[in-house]
Amino acid sequence: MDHFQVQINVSSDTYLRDPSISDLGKQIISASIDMINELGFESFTFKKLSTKIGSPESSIYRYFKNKQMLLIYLTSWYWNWLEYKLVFATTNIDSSKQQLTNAIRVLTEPVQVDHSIKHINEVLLYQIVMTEGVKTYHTKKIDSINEKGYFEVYKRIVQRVSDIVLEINKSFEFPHLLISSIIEGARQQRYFSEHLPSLTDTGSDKNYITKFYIELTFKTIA
Amino acid sequence: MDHFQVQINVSSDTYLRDPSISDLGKQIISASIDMINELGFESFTFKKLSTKIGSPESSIYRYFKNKQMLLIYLTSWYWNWLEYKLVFATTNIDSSKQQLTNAIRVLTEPVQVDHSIKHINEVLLYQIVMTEGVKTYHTKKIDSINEKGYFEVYKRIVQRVSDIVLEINKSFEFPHLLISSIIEGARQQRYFSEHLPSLTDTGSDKNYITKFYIELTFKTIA
DNA sequence: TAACAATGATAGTATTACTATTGTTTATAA
DNA sequence: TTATAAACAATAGTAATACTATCATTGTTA
Repeated sequence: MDHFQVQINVSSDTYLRDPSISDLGKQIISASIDMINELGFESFTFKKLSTKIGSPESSIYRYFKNKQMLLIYLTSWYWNWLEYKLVFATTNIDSSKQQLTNAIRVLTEPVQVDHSIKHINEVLLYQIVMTEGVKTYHTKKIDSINEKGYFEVYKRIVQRVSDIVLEINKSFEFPHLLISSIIEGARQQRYFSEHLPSLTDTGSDKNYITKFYIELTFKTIA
Repeated sequence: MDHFQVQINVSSDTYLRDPSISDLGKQIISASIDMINELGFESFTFKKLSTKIGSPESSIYRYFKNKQMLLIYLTSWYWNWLEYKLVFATTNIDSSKQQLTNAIRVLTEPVQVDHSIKHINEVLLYQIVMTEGVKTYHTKKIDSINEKGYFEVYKRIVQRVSDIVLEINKSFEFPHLLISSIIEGARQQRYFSEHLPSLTDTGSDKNYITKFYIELTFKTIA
């Protein structure tokens, strides 16, 4: 990643008022990232957030319908940002295999450096996606949420990498399954390594999760 | 599975009073399985449950500290039951490879037949584990919950199958990662196939998820 | 027959997740 | 420069949630 500023566009369906173009909006995003990390999504409330930023609760409700939508906004921002990184990591590369290797790196390596894009701390945002991300789709409202298109970016990422897989092996039957299970598996294994280490194989290699998924992928699609 | 009755023992740390040995307890379990399926875990409340079973809310609180603990009880029951199925499917089988194949089948195939073990509808319980299961460990309290040993059965299942993997290839580096990602991946892909089909590869084979994971496993550990 | 455990009946509290109203500031457009 | 609308602040209020507490009743066991 380079030093030029990237504009991340989150679908306008996720918010009532665009938080990225006002001071209050940016404060809401910035403070909510901090607070969700501190408190966890369940204990995080708009009331607490309003106290922290010194604005009334009702003002936050002008930006987001509720905290679920705020979480969808944050994760959408992350997927948009990741798609950008993905495109960046795979363009101008001749070999499909190298493209796929780079793609899996982007999808599985943790975010550890903050590029200071405006008001968003990417390291903390990654933590939220890892810890709370599944809550965007593990809800009874999944089908209506999906109809509204909130997961389009995510789907596009899966499609994009699936296409690379098919370039390598055009008769491979399960590219989407493989790629979505890598994305989900990687963040889950990172969560396990922090909280339930006996469910994974932390140890030897610092970056063992990425290594595992690259090996698995090439053996599986061979 | 055969027709004899199996006793599933859930750790007594998950409840305040054992729900399996009283009428009220069984009603709580049975009705909560129905209601969590109907409403989703977030909208499910002890108040609603108490109305449904015609007992006061306070009586439910005598069995479970809160609804999170009830969910942990239910999922623990499921993992205990699955461990039983796993042992059943892998004993008296000479070939390690066949053992592993059978194990992956147990871990990845959906529960579609109710064996009517007492007051528990296993088909609906499987739906809960698939849809709401991650919420047992995606919480800010994960570390203290884990210390209390609520995930021991799950860990034992992962360990058990990891051991089979190591019998086949004793130098394989990531058996726990592989097995936990199969368990989690399979239920997630089933959820995707119901709600976010473009993230998976539904189509051809009815049992494509099991097929995928069996192939992936043997190629990966080869 | 005493006493003990389980349940029922009822009440109450702080917090959550909003909605509504009205008044004030601030940026822009006529 | 003024009007005017958009954004925000201030405040209030409500139904539901997640509990906790108390006391009465019933059924079982010593």
